[in-house]
Amino acid sequence: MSGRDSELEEAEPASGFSDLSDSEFLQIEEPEDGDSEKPSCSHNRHLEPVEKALETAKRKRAQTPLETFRLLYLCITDVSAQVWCEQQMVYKRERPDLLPLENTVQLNTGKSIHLARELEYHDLVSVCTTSREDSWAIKLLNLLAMIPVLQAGRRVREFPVFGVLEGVFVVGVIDQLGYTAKGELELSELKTRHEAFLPSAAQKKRDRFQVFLYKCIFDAMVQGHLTWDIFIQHLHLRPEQVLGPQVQEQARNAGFTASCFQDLLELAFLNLTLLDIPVIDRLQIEYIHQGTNAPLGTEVLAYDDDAVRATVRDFLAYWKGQRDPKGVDVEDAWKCRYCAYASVCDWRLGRAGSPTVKSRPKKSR
DNA sequence: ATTGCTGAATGG
Repeated sequence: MSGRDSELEEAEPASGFSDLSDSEFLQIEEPEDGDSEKPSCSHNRHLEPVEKALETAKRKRAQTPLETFRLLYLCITDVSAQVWCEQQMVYKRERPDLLPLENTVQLNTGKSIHLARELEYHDLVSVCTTSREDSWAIKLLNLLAMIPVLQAGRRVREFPVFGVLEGVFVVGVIDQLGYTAKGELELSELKTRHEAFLPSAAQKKRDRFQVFLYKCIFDAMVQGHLTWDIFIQHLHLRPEQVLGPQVQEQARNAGFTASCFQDLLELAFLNLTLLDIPVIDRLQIEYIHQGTNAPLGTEVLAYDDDAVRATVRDFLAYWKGQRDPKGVDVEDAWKCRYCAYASVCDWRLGRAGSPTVKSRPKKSR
């Protein structure tokens, strides 16, 4: 019977709290009856030894990566980084002290090109925030400000997106959204390159997945799948938290009145769902050269929802502690050449010790 | 939740 599996899958996304996942683990644990100590309490439902067992089970239980890294949410780029090398992505969190400095120049160049493009569309305003709710409110305000611009047929840049993938809250920023001449809603992701040629297949693959995730989450937002309580529950925010004066002022400037966090949440939800914003029809990645701004090529992507969701499921299984992190396959071992963690990498060591080569290529359609 | 909780993305 595999019915129990699907039950778990159904139950999980709804729960944002750790006590629920604790009870889940208790079901998996062997039921221990070590009632040697207090037989007098046997009439009680809450037996002391059971309590003890629960405590030790809690302590012994391996934390999920989300718990160990104290993460309430993931960034889209965290997930797409798993395409390149999941193990490397994990090391970046575990060993930030070993973070490489080699390509910071390229990264910063990319950053400033992106910023320059953003400034062509709107000014940046710095707003003082006094609570966590305030800082999330800013993201919602950005979203609320961009919707009318988009609906007026103009382009927007840095569009915030939120959603839930496999029960995990994810956050991202869409580079650019706009309508094509044919009236299709188009997502355009800009990638700048130090080298004056298109990236390798491996990099393109990662970039594509990033864009696929944006579509997945954006579509769910405009289809009304992201309700306000999801926000509150996953991020542990207080709906009644009064917004800071500067945040309230920004809301007024944008034409909204919101005094508490939930006001903004509801406004965002209503604006997203009631304005007939379409799902994204067209996905493209534009590669340009950092030195000359010369276009290197544009990729138009075909979105395969089933394939994206299958990969998402596999990637998030790591975060939820359902499997160990994976390094690159043998044929991608060249990536280790660029990796700051190559010398300490367990995956590499493990592979050198025991040559357990996977004989199943992923392309088994 | 014991008191608590991160700009995302930048490129190879």
